[in-house]
Amino acid sequence: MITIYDLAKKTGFSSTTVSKALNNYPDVSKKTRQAILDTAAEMGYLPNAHAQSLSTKKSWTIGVMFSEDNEIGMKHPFFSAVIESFRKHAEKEGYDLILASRNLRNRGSSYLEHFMYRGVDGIVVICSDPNDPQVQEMIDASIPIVVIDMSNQNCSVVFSDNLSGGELAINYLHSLGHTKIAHISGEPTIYAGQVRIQGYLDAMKRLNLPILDGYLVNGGMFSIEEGSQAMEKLLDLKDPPTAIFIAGDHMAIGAMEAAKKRGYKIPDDLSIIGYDDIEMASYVTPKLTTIKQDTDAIGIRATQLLMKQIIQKKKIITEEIIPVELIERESCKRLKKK
Amino acid sequence: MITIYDLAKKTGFSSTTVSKALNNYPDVSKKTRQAILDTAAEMGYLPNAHAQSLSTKKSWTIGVMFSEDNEIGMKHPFFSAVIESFRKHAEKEGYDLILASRNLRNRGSSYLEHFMYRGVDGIVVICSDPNDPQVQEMIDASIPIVVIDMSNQNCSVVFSDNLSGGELAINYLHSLGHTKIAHISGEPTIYAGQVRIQGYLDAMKRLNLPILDGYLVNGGMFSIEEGSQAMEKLLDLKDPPTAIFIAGDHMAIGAMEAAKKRGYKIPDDLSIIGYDDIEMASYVTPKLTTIKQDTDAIGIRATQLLMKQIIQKKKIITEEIIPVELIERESCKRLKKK
DNA sequence: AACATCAACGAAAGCGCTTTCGATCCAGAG
DNA sequence: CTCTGGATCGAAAGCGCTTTCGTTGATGTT
Repeated sequence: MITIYDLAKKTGFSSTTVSKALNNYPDVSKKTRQAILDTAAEMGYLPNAHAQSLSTKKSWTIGVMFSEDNEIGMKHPFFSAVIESFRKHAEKEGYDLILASRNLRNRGSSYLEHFMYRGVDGIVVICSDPNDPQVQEMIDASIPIVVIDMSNQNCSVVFSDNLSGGELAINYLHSLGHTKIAHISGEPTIYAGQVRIQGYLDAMKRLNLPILDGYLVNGGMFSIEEGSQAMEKLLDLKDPPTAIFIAGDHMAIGAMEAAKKRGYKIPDDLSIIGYDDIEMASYVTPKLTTIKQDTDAIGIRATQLLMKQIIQKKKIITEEIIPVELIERESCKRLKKK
Repeated sequence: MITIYDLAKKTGFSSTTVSKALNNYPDVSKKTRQAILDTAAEMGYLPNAHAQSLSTKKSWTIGVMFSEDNEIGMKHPFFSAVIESFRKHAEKEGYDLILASRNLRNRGSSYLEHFMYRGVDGIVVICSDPNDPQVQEMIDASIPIVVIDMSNQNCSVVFSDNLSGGELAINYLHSLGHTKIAHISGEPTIYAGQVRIQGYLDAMKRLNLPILDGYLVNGGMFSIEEGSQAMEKLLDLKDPPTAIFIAGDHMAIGAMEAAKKRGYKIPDDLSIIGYDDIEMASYVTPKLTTIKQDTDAIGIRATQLLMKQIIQKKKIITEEIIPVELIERESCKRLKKK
């Protein structure tokens, strides 16, 4: 490994001047700067990030934390899409992402501790339980942070407009003539789950639609499997719904499976609208009508918010709500008159 | 930020002893070690990773590089599953992952350079073009590396048994009575694409099956869209196949779409078998029969290989081939006699 | 000729930690 | 009582880089 001292020796300047040349300080002449740059290139010099960070207290890294409960980590298409967008934009600003564990060389430790240890310049946490103490701890710390897909009064957050997403769905279903509309919700302790329920409730009330007994069923952690189970419950009702708003595409797909297995035709017997617009949604049969979350915009906005905090060196508290969009495909149909 | 000097001052020992206590050196008495540990906990001491790395030349990070060509990055279910598995196991060993860009604060640079700059202890590259000079550069360097889903004579690689994957598929199709079997391949310059072609070719030869004109079509970068297009070509043939082995689930799904659009029934008119077993495969209609890659095993094996190299401080050159498995679902059917 | 100004460079301290190599002290050996 | 050896501890150098604060010499001013 070749250092600025090697460059100094070679060029005859001091290490100070070399460092300054490398960092575009104004008090080094064009000529010597060029000479230094040239021999740096020639000798294959590379700065040492650790030394730099140690000296400057800036690491040009940002830590990312995934939700833990649902074991899926980055396998979930929504999360991975958001992170990919975030990565792409953070990269442009010169930051690398570090996926940290809580495992400080086998002394267990918290995420915050781990991130502090790593000296990250900021943190992004994605889709978490709002009362996860780990997340709270990070939010309460003074380090720049942005959390995605969750609300909080004490930090920057960005999430989809879950409320109007629910409305969009319900209004659409209603416009197709449906009145008996059920909701398979996500876990209410998850922020997204809770707000989508609220959206459902609000829209139903505004439309003066009744919410029959058993029409609101908790689908849990958004998995396909749980979607199936929830659908079973709905179908067991004496007066089952004609349309269902489902808080996640995975659950919706599971639900469709279950319905088909029972002999229901979708969308003829049952209209279904999902949430997320994961890739799979376009390829199941029938193609899933859904509320699309703009993962790209979420990632971009999150990056901007984090950058701003890092630059200003102070937390900023704000909520960015990203609009959602109804994607009409094939899983909903006008209710046929009986 | 509190340092070992703070601990030293507080406990009355030297910073040397504090460091030794923290690192379990043998030449510090039980009593003082405990005292130091206690005040460390009490004062909320956290080591500084940068200082440690600078001093020890070990960073406890490993760099990950995704393939670039296909713009999908970590959005691809296969890659993200492998990386998730890798992450989980590397974490147990105390390593964090860093997703690096090539953008050294806006002086563009190579991945290798960036990883050197970051001082990673090892590199994992996943699914790449075998002749990407970036990858070659890393392989040729002396840093521990493991590459996934690609073959190479000069480093540790781990990939699925693509050859017998192809055979598995063809034999299965043949066992169902098919003889006119086509292959929609992945880009042959991608390792996985190329070997699956070979598997197809070998199996067909062994079975003494003819490969009719136009039966081998290049599906490109494994996307749904390209799968559709490839299928179109196949269907345009004067003598179209009755069964198709497709080198990736995404392509297979696209292909099914295209076939359906043309009025073909699957599996009645056309048997289709995919590759990967992505989540979506179980939920399209018909459910896709496919060759499952064991992403978990791949991640584990890759971790082990990398750890071994890091510990031994020398590259090890080896090929780990992970078995694949035929997952029988609904997209293939016995050929009906005419 | 004497002075102020400015451009270009370097000495040195500091970032937080590790590690080598002694130094010290005390128990037990001879 | 002297000597040896082991158990504890610390001084100091070093990891590679940044940054403050001077120093130097040249230029321009009166």
